[in-house]
Amino acid sequence: MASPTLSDVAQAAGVSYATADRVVNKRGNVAEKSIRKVRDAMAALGYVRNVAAANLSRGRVYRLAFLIPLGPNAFFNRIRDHLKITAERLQTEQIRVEIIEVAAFGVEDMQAGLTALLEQDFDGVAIVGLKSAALEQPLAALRQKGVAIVGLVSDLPIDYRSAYIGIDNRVAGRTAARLIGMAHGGGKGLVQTFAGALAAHDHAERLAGFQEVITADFPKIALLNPLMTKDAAAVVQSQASAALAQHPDLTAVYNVGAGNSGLIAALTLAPRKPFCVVHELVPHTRKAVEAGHIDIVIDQRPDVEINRAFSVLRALIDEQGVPRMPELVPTIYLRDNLPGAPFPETMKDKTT
Amino acid sequence: MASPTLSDVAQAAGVSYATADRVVNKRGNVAEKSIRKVRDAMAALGYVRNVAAANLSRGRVYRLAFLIPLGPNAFFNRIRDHLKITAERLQTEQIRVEIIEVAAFGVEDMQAGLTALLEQDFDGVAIVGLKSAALEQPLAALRQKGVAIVGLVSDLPIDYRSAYIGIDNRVAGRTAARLIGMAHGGGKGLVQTFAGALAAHDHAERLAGFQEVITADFPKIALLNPLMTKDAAAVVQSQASAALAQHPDLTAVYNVGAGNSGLIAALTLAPRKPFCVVHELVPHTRKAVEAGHIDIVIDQRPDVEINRAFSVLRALIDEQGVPRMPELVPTIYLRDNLPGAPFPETMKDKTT
DNA sequence: CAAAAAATGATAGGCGTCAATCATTATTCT
DNA sequence: AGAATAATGATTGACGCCTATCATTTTTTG
Repeated sequence: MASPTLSDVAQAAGVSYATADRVVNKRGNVAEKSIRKVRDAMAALGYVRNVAAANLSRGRVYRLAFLIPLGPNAFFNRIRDHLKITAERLQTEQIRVEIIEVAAFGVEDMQAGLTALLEQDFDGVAIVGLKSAALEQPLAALRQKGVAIVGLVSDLPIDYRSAYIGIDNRVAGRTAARLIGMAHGGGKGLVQTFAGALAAHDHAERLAGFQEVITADFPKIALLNPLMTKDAAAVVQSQASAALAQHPDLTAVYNVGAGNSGLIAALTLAPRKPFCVVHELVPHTRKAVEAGHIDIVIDQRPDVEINRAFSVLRALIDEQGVPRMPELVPTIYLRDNLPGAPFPETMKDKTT
Repeated sequence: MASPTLSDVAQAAGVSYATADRVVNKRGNVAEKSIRKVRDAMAALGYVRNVAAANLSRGRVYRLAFLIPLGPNAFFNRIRDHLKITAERLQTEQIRVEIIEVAAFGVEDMQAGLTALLEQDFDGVAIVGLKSAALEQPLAALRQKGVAIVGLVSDLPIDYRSAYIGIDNRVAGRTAARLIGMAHGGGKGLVQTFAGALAAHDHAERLAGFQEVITADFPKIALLNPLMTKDAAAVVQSQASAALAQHPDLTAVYNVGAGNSGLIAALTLAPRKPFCVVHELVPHTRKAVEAGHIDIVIDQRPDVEINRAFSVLRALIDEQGVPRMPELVPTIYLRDNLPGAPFPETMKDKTT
């Protein structure tokens, strides 16, 4: 009943342990015939290699690095928190995690960070929310060295990473559009969108997806030109206030980027409240949902992403191929399914 | 730089390996003073036990059983599929999974299934979607034996399980209500709900949550009495058709239970299409979303639940306590964020 | 057919931990 | 103090696999 070991396989195949070992570890110098015998025996016995034993034997430790933009951004804080908790838990499995913080928008810093990675020998690297052509050089070098690379939250050039773990931002934008459209109940509408900058791929994609759906499926809803905010709360606030004042018939707002505290502030002051959709559940957006200023938060589930990053990195390092896992879907939060607080008080004032 | 071993700890603490071992494995017969010395040394060196080595040494294999209702139910099929895939992958980590199918609504079968578990010695059991007072006896016996028990998808009596992995159905119902409410854009409405049977806790909870939110926050929306369907598609279809005919002003329908193919059929035939919310993304509901017959699917993410079941069971068996993980949230699908193929191809396949 | 090359066998030490044994040393009790 | 008890030390053989070495056999080649 005990699991068969490699010795069992060797015996069943009628070869020595050494030969069986040569086969499973691809050491070469084995006759085709023997390879077949061993393979057959493995199949017959249902042999599965005991990775624990293997890793123990070869003294493997998984050395992983997470590159995360530095700064007070609430979303990245969330990532960092989850990362720390998970890393802690994975210590027992010989996984060592280093969190490397990189100045958010300085290309040189990123390059420096990546280059530094080359020195230390990591087995895998997850790169969070950094995208720049300037990264290609060091990424290529890392890859060359056999380091597993995954893009987290925002994708990397496809040639330089083995996997992307994050949501499809076009889908996220479309989702926002569908919800906003629905909330108009077939009526007319006017929507103001906000983005950090169109240079940011994810923002551009969200906006594109958003516009696609609105134009295609909700002809009665008009779109104002997106306002660029640099993801700065102050900018968002002033622009949002201006937009609210200028368009008394505004029915909805959608911010694809950050700086939501500004948006919330503007909405709090506004006499009417348009339907409001934003991204990422962080303390202040959460509060705003509870208060009724924000109707919907579309979230990436960084916790899920982090978990997945670990399993993918590990699989890549073990050369097992990326496990098949269902797609990551932008999660929709509204006041009733916020995690943590089961039952919010119901809204007294009715809106939309 | 290498991780400290227990020998290192012993040395640093100035005791023998044997004593250090007595401390970490709680074998007793150790002086307080020594315990302290060892603990301090562990902290100082940052010792973490190498579980791989430990499990190897004690020849541990995790023997897990999943009890799943038998039958052609699309949702349970989904669970089963994910389970198989995951189990396959976890073989390398000495996790052996047995899927035990139990006749869905036969209490005796369930009991028999559980009692059978007692004979074989499993380390952990996950019980999916079965709830009955008749289970208490065998559950208690299992627990007594030290088997870790988790409820999956639908909860077990709290005294007989160590964890529940599933969504909060009241939250799910509230979520549905909020979405339906939103979709009325502040206008009037009339909603028909469907449930399998109120005896099913999850159905009752969903309905309750749903009614809570509608009555509290959407006073212009009227609720018809829920129709009981026994989760049978044929019943759903006839009732839905009747309701649609009888209430020309019906604006929305919400089915908390199964039998959605009947609902879809009825909607397809209907001249007007009310806003439609159902549960669980399975092939036919998915198709209906794409076709525009269903507007929203609220899903449990069985894949996520399965994954979590494994980590929780493992943690329980290792006596590490249940890791803190973010709550499971009912996921909202609409036509724009439907996941691609349920099981995307592997991105890179290298057989070992 | 002998020599070279390729394949195979046999075996051993180590990875970190567990579990056990036996001998030795401290501590407590009468 | 001496005996009984508790605590500690020292050591060993698994567990399954990796890695390496060296001897032996088989196959290929000229």
